[in-house]
Amino acid sequence: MGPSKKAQKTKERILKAAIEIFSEKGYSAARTSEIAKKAGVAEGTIFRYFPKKKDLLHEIVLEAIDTFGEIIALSSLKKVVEENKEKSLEEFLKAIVLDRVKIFNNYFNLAKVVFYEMQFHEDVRKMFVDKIAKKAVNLGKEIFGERQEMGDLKDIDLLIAARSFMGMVFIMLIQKQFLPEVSTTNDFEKEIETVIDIFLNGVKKRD
Amino acid sequence: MGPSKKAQKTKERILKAAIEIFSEKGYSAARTSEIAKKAGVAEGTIFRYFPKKKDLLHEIVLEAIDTFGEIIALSSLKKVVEENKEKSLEEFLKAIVLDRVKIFNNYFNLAKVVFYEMQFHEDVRKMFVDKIAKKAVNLGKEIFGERQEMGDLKDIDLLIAARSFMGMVFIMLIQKQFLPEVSTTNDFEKEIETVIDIFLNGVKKRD
DNA sequence: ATAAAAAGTGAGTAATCACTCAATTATCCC
DNA sequence: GGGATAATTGAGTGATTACTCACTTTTTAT
Repeated sequence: MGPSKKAQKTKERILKAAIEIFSEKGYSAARTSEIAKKAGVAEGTIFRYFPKKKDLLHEIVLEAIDTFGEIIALSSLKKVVEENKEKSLEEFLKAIVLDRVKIFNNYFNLAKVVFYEMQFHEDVRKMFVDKIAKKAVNLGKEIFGERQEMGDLKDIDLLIAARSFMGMVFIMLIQKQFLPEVSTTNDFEKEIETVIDIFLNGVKKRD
Repeated sequence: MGPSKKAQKTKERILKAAIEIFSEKGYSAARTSEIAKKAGVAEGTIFRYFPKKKDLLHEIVLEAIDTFGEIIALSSLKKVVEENKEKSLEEFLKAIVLDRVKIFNNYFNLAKVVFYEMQFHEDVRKMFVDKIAKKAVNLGKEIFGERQEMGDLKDIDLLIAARSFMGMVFIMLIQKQFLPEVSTTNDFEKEIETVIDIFLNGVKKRD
């Protein structure tokens, strides 16, 4: 007899609370007592499902890598790519970015925990590289490679191009999240359009 | 009578050890016993100089913000800018990036501690924003603004342009540091040239 | 309805850790 | 050299924390 529905719910509540606390103060500073309180269970209950505190982190990271690796990075993105294939490069990229950002926001805390703990746990880093980074790079190459074959793109290193584009978008999100007071505008769509314009056409005046 | 030379040395050894340990496992997971061991002092000695563990972090962050804010971000960069003013935009940016990356590597652990703890300590974040982020943004705007007036750049939002360029370089460094197995090339200079080319001219084929 | 199994509880425990302090050693100044 | 001051030491301490376990409550099966 497997775990009951209620047990499943309890486990999920604990995981959810742990993600929040971990993302708020980091794994090491997070207290199991606080996780229990936020999850609305007794502290002992946590240890019925996760014998060690580390097991909590590991399950969260595994879940996150599954979520990001399979669902987000691949199938749902491919759908967006398929749907927007016929559009101009500008619209194509804008559709992808808007879609990715929407998803990213939903999983922001989860992503924070993974990025953060990756630095300190070699096993987490390795999983991230194998299950996400490499796939993301390949997917980026694939998407841009297709456009390159279509004659839309210059003959440029696709890894660098895809990575650079990700960097531009990533730093925009980071800035908006952590340093909002630096911003000049709040028009997100407009800003994405500018970023895409820089990526596609550069900042240099044509001569 | 101020602190003796020896006392000064001891304090510096403790700070250096703390930066290493903090950057390795994060502030919370770092143990004062381990810092003492690495610094080659007794645990009690740490508390003569830093009554609380937090004081260690605060002094490190203050020092880092001073270092990055004043020395790196401003005077030394201005020198590089001045020296390369007459060159082409390509060479100008390449000189700046190479110079900044060299400095960044020297202070990598320190930067890691600041970036990392910024998430969890509001006071650290605020100092970072006031003393570094805003200055960096203004400097970026200034540098690019000058080139814009010279007619080298399009009429584009300078904050977004400067930030995007930083993002492209930043993600390159991050990838090389944390995900080296993803790389295809090891020719750093060549890669920077590609990044600059993308930033200046874009990836789109001219029609 | 009831017994057995599963889930949940929270006071208690052992281990860990930041921090103290009385004692020791090194440095300074005459 | 010696007395005063400053620096260092590390065993000890109280507080905190992950984790345990004997017990209670809830759920399930018949």
